[in-house]
Amino acid sequence: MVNITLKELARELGVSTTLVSRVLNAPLRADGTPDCDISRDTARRVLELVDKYNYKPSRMAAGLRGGKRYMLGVITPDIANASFSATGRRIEELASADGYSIMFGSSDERPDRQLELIDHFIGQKVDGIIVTPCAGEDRSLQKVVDQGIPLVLINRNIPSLEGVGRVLQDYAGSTRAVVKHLLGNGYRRIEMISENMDVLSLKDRERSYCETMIANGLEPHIYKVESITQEIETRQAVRDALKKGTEALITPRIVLSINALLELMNAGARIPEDMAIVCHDDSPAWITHSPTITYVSQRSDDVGTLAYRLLCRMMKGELAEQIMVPPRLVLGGSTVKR
Amino acid sequence: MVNITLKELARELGVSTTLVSRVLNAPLRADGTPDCDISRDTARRVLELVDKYNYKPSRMAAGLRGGKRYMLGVITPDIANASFSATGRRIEELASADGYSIMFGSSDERPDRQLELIDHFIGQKVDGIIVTPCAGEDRSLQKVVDQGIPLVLINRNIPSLEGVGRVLQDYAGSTRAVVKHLLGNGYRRIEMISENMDVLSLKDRERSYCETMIANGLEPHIYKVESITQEIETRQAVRDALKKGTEALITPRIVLSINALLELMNAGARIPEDMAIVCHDDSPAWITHSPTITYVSQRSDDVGTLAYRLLCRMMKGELAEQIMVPPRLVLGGSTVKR
DNA sequence: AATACCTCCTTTATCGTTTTAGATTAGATT
DNA sequence: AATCTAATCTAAAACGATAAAGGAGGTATT
Repeated sequence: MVNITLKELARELGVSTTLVSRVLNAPLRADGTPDCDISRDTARRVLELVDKYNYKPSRMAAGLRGGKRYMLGVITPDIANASFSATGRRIEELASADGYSIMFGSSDERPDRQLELIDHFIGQKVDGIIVTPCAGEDRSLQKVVDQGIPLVLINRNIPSLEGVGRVLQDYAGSTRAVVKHLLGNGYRRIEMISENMDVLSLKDRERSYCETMIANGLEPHIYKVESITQEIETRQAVRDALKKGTEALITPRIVLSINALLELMNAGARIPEDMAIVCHDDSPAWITHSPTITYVSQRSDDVGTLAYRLLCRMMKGELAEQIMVPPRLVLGGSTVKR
Repeated sequence: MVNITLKELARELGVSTTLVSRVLNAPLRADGTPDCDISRDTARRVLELVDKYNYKPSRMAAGLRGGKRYMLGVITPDIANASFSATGRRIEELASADGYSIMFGSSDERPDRQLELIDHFIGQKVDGIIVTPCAGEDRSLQKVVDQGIPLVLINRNIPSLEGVGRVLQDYAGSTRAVVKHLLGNGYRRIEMISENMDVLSLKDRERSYCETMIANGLEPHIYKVESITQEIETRQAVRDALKKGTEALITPRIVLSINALLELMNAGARIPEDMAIVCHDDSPAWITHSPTITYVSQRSDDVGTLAYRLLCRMMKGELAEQIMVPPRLVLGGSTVKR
């Protein structure tokens, strides 16, 4: 009932374990036979028995000895967040097809959790790691690089790290597109509600918003809310904006988007007549909301595909690359032409 | 830079590896010192050095020798689904605090994927498995039980399996509550749109709907849509229901809920005047939708907590239990009093 | 004085692989 | 006949931990 081992296979065949191992790990020739200095006949007998017993090598033992572990580590801030889970799902799907198992972890944006997870992963000798890093914890990632484990960063860049792959969203470009879209539809008094977080994606969006406004002769204004009191402050900001006659709001994080929407509903404001709004990140809510919401899609599954493929190349020894993914602006009824 | 090993620790201390291993694996006495036949003084020196080098035992090596693996396997049909990811997140959170790593996998409702994942998990010698099983694949789960690996089923029961833990939603009870809620609010012509799937939760909901309707002297009617053509058929069913003068729809799966809502919007139907609707499963869309949607919450994170705690007890050798979780009916504007 | 019995520690084997460094055999070459 | 070469195959060590069994040294018992 318990899985058969290499040793038992070898004994049944009357050969050494070395031979069996060689056959199984050899690269394949054009005709599908393993390319090692073992006779085709013996190799065939080995493969037949492997098949008969459905033998699966113990990845644990192989890993111990220094071989491939067939295991990847994936860290997201929160796997329960739709965007991260879509990315994770895609990575798992592709990796699984290649025989990898996936260890998942959520950092919850906490440096200590990220450190802990990375330590677990290194301890398990994973073959590669894909991580959406949280702010303020570069040391563990540096350790990953130092140990020669291929590492791909998703969405958030850490410029100081060398030799890591990156799959980054062009946040500045997408915010520029958002502002231009609003301008083109006749909106002028455009404000942003952002969060006081040390995360580059957010900084990029804020910077790009300000630059584009200024370049068009308009004055930017950002409400900065604190993470802890985010809900109350966001609602306060929305009320302020309504009172001031602001025409459009940009909410560059999904929690901000949802709370802003809730407060708009609560205040009885009509969208987009009293206030236009552009939300960020994907949510089933955007297309069922009335009116539908204009939003910036994260293309989360594409990001997963690109990150996995990049990691694969790096695990084969290729150099790390940086891939920029253009986000997609999905137009909805929350920002119609004025 | 690379992690220190037991052997190196032992050499530096001038003792055998066995001694160090014993100190580390011994149960603690009341005063916090390890309870093994090793002098307190030596034990203290060991622990000091362990601390100094931040030594972490290789779970892989320990696992190979037969020890605890500190690794759990979690399978959901789709980690990108909000309900499953909330459960998974909670499991990971709790497990991580106890020092476990988590291997995640999505079965995509495909028996072959589930089998593959289970095989991977067994190959990795996980200490326990939590799974929301897909239909028609009991063999691999039986194998888990046979190998003595503690197993907890979530949400979907497989009555034939013995010795497994279960955390189940009381689907029949929740559907009864839904129907009674609708009846209490004056609705009579209540229909269900369900999917032709061999999954007990769905069957329970269907059965309970029929029973409760009949018990109240009303005639039940279920539109059964095929999974493949679900979207088209659901929309068709909604149009039919509108034409027939149906008063309320129950959509017992989230995809059905979303497509039904989309078709109601598309047909210009007012909710709840032209059609009341009760959706299933949690979604941020329900509370931002206008009107807000009455739905049955899965209590996904509670399920995660309960499943993990049960698994822990089973890993300590306690007997498997079956836990019923009552779902929660969250009232919204989509089913107001008539 | 011989024996039993603690207390504290070590030797050795083992888990299931991979890898290094040969070993064996047969045929070809000198 | 001795040496070389190529083709196949193997023995043994290693990875990092754990467990079974046993040994050294001292104290207590007969």
